[in-house]
Amino acid sequence: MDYIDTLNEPQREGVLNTEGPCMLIAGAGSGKTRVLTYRIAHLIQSKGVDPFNIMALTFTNKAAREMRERIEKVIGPEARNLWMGTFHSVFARVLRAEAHHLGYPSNFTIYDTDDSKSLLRSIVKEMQLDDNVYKPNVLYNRISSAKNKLIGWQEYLANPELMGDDAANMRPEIGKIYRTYSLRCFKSGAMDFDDLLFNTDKLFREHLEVLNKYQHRITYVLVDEFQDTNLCQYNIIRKLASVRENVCVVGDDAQSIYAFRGADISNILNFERDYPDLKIIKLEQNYRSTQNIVQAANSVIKKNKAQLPKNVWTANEEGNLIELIKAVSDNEEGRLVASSIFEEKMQHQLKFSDFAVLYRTNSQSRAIEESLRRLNVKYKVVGGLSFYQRKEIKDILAYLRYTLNQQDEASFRRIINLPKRGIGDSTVDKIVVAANDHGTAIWDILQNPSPFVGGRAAAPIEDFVAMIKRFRLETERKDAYDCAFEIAKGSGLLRELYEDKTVEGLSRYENVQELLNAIKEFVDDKEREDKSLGSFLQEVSLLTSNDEDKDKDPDKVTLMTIHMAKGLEFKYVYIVGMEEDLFPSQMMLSSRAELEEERRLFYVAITRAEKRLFLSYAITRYRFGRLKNCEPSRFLEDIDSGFLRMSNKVGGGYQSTPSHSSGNSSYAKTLVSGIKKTITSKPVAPKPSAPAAYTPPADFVPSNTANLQEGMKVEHPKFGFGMVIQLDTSSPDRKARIQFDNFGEKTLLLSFAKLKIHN
DNA sequence: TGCACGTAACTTTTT
DNA sequence: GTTACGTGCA
Repeated sequence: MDYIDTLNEPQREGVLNTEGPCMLIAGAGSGKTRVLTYRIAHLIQSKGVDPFNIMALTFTNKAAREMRERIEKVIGPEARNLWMGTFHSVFARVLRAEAHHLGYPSNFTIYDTDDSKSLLRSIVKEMQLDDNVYKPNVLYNRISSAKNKLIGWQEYLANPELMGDDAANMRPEIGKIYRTYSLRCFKSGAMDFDDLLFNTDKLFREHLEVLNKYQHRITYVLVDEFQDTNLCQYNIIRKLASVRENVCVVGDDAQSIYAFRGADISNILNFERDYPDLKIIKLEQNYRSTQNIVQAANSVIKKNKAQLPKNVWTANEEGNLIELIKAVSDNEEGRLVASSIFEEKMQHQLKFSDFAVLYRTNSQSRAIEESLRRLNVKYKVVGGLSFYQRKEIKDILAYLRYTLNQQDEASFRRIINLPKRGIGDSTVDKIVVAANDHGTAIWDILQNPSPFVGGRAAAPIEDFVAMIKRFRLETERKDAYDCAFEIAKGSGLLRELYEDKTVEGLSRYENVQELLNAIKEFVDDKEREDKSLGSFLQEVSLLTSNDEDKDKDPDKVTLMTIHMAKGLEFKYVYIVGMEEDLFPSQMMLSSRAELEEERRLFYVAITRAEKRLFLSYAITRYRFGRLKNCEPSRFLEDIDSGFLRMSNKVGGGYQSTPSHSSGNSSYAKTLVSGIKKTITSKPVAPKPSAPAAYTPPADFVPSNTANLQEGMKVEHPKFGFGMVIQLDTSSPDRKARIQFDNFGEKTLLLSFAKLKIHN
């Protein structure tokens, strides 16, 4: 029971107060994951609750995995039996078991966003609507938010307000598209991400005996990141917990950043209303950050009107002031951030993994990446295109999915002519139209296509059908790996990729091999009972880009969006792109609520930092392919200026001209209020404690390095003097290992490094 | 039907 | 700076 002693008073209460409804309002860095894990451990160890009876819901696979690992450390392998996972994965499992109640096959396909959007695209085409007006993105979001609010297509069509909105927006057909989309998904035996929740709610609503079963099986419900739940999720939680009412939710309204996809903070307020006996516990002590960071964050969030009162504080050291870096361009911003990371790492003997660069949009990563590469700083970009979203992977997966479920229209469209077998768009359209006209399945048309398609396509269709039937036989006999291998080979996809000897072709082939390895790993997992292809696909559909973190080298700077950073912490954090229209995003300025969400996003970003926080902005930036002038973000003025100072890193390429200054915070104050007016604000001198960085002479002119030889003396604008100890000219990227007098040994790319040769 | 090329449109966040 | 789509030709 020793772990209880390590907790503060409210934390302990959060762990021990297990019975009845309970809400933990957990400030940033207040140790909520600790409370959740100990609470579960306590339930099992001290209260004797069977892990099978506990359901713990998170929003990301990563959070679920981490929590499971932490619980396992406390209570051992029994933790494996917990119902722990994301909302989507846990209820996908439930639906898989209960699908027949809803008329779905138990091996239903899960459509990802791309699948959904392409289905929507073809529906719009069939309905002969203008695809410039009915864009897949718009439709997807509209339908998604309806489902999140438990509005099915029937309710949508019957809702005068929604229909009126659509009419006013010149998109009166959305309701009908929603209907067609839902019916087509159903016919395809497919659910999109939102359906996993929407249909769970439907299942519990329409089949009380099923609900009852789960209500009695699950005696304790825990929900992480409660502020991110939408109405649909909230309903599911309530229904599950309505018998025992042992429901514990943990959240922080100040960190609600997913309203755009249906998260509803009012769930926090409704929770109090729905459970009058609710026990509310506030975790307000921050263990993560310095006083300066905590207070700066508080000063920002204070500007929001909508929030629950709380007082986040810390007993940690005061720490450094937050530094503001100003750059003339996005590229220079990258350079300044990269060189700052480099220098801080050197000066304080940190690891690359102590640093994170956070941005509002993924597209901002490129400039940062370039600069980090030039300084040989190792980094990883989190997010972006996931492995499972690559074309070659989706192609194989579509084959696997179609083999299991011939009703799946999205997969059908993807593979029917892949590799090319002479079944073109016109034939596919004819088949789909025929199926819809006759109310039959596409698969049925394929078995007997002659009345509907041209004679030329008949033979390849027959081959296709035979091939799929062959694959289907495999799935009945073999495990996921053997099936997948046979299908990859039998479809011709593997051969086609193998024959492509271009660089991209090679990497695509390797990716497919990697997919097959992943399936092999899945099959070889001893803990796993269900090794079928269907079970693999189910799991894979719910993976995202940040679930692939099997990086061999963990010591890297992390680059990611602020959204992805929620729940993480780093010693040093750089928030880049602090500019109007970028952060806050121009798309979020139409209402106060949206602006407040952006501000909460800023709050989340600030509170990721443990020791030091840097904010940067650029005066010009390439956006939409053209150079744009930028203004500093209004959020900079939200920070109490006493916590802020101008960095000594200044723009203008590499030459820095440190000038005299007072270096106190009143100066910072003038700086901040003057940010908007002045283009050239004076930098504050570096802290006396910091060793002075090498300052190159103003007339630094790099030499041509074509004739660089080992043993030569060189000067670098950042690292000063050094000697070339090794040259690598084996690849087009010529590199030199240089022993610098004051900065140690570096390997520099000659095409980037500015070196002056001294003879 | 398939391929190659040019053009346009788009970049908020994610299970 | 990217990708997806449309057009025109074989």
